[in-house]
Amino acid sequence: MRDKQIQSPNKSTRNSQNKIVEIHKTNVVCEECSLHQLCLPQSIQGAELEKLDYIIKRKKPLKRGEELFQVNSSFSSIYVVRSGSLKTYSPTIDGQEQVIGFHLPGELLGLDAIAEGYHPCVAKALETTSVCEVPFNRLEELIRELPSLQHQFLRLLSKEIFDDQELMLLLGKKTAEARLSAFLLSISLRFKQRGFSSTEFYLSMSRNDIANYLGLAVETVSRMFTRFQEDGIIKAERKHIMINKWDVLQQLAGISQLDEHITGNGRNNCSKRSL
Amino acid sequence: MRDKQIQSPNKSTRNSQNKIVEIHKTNVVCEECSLHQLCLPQSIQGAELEKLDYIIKRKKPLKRGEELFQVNSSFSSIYVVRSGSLKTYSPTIDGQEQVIGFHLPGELLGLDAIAEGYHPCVAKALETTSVCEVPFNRLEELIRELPSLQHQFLRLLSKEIFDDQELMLLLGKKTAEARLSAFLLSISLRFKQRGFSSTEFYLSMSRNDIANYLGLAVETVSRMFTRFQEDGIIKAERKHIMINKWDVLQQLAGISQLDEHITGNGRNNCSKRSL
DNA sequence: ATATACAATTGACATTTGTCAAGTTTTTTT
DNA sequence: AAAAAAACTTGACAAATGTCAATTGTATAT
Repeated sequence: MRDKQIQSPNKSTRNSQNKIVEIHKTNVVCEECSLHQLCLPQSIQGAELEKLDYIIKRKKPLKRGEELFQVNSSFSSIYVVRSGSLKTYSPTIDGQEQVIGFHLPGELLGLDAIAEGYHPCVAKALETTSVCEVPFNRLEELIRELPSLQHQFLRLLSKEIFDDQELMLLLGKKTAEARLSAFLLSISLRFKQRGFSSTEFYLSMSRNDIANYLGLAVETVSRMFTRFQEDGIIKAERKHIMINKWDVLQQLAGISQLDEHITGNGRNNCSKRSL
Repeated sequence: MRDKQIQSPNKSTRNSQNKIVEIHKTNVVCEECSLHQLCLPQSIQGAELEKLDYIIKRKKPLKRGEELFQVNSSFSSIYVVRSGSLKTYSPTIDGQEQVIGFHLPGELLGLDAIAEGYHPCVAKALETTSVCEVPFNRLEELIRELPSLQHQFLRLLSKEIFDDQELMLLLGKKTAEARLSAFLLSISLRFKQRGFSSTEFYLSMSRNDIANYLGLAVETVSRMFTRFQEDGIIKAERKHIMINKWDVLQQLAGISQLDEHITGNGRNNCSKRSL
């Protein structure tokens, strides 16, 4: 909703930057933005859309390693990733990190902070990253004015709950093989939803982050990557990933845990390195 | 918000049952109800509270094993547990279950269905259970009218996201020992928040459900229970649980943010069976 | 460009957890 | 009350994953 067409010339005063330049910098158009759902479906248009657009701030891009917000920092805005990516994690007592999630272009950050009023985690850029900032109190006001926006925002929060639960399924059970499969599929789908390639993408997070996130040892993740490649399921050159056998990945992700007792042969018989 | 005092005599017409009887049946008073947060903080009072109270339906109690809603059933209401408990699970391809969560008195169900409009899971009573039903479209209307209710409800959804993330931390990493510890602590805390004992409670779900939920084999869960008892950490007589050494459980649970107050030495050094 | 630090991989081994199987207890049904 | 069915527990073993250690490869800084 930030970088829609020039059709709103009056907004150009908001930033020192030229609107045109902004568009150039934009890697994600509103059409593919998570928050877009806050606007579109009959909901907001014309003057109303401008209202929403008006409250959104632009933050200057973060470099790799820079933090969008720190843990326990007070909550005032939610954020949308415009380009790049971030991870959120909560620091543990012994100085470790516990990775909570990754945030790709078009996705939101900060929804978990509304309740308590402070961020329960750190958000750190995995690469050069730019975000939109949406001041929450102004958003709340706007929601009050625009019933359809209210509906959309509630849906959005619910979606987040739904997605988290799907991940809990993933993390709760599953072998290392299944976890990594599901992780790759998840990333792939998220890229697809934003209009990027679902079969070839750049994994900005380290193997360490992935392992941490999935509750595995780095070595295990590494070995899985190797095995998936040997089996021709994916091609992984460092962080550049190509998915060759989507269906096999799906089987490994979806079925392994659930179909442990399924037909005939033991579970990961065919999962081993047979393919 | 359902069973507050008799101060609203006009509502007695809503149910065939006598209000007095209802109070008798009630195991949870609004003070300890999750949805109570929708009402109280300066928010709703008097006539407004009545409005909220008015839209809430009472469902007749579910017996053990009965379902509150089925998977893919269309979403129209959210529910609050008044007494008893439920589990939510999603059926898997091979007819298995994948337990997603447990719902204790005062807790909500159905928030994950708002986005898509249908329930992504089954809700089944683990024991005799009664719930409040809150029709969502009417709630949305009310939210529109009452800004403070809007704020509260957004907080509530955020809280759910926050809680889910905490669980993801739990499930993502951790040994069986840590998982079960964290699970017990989580249940304990949730009882405490509702005003029940945090050191002695009834686990309405089977070991199987727990194992499924935590991504472990039943046998592993069983062994853990045994070990925790041998170590004097808990006393478990079937489903009746007593927590004797809260601090040890916290240590075993690891260092996720659940246990903010711990001053941790190494993780599961002492976790073995040394205590 | 070279040196350095960091990230990723690989192997050997120990530990944890799952699986299979049997047995016990509790709950439900008849 | 007896019988049957679940639910739970326990043991033995196999498989999966974590840990330790060494190596290679890649990115960063000088």
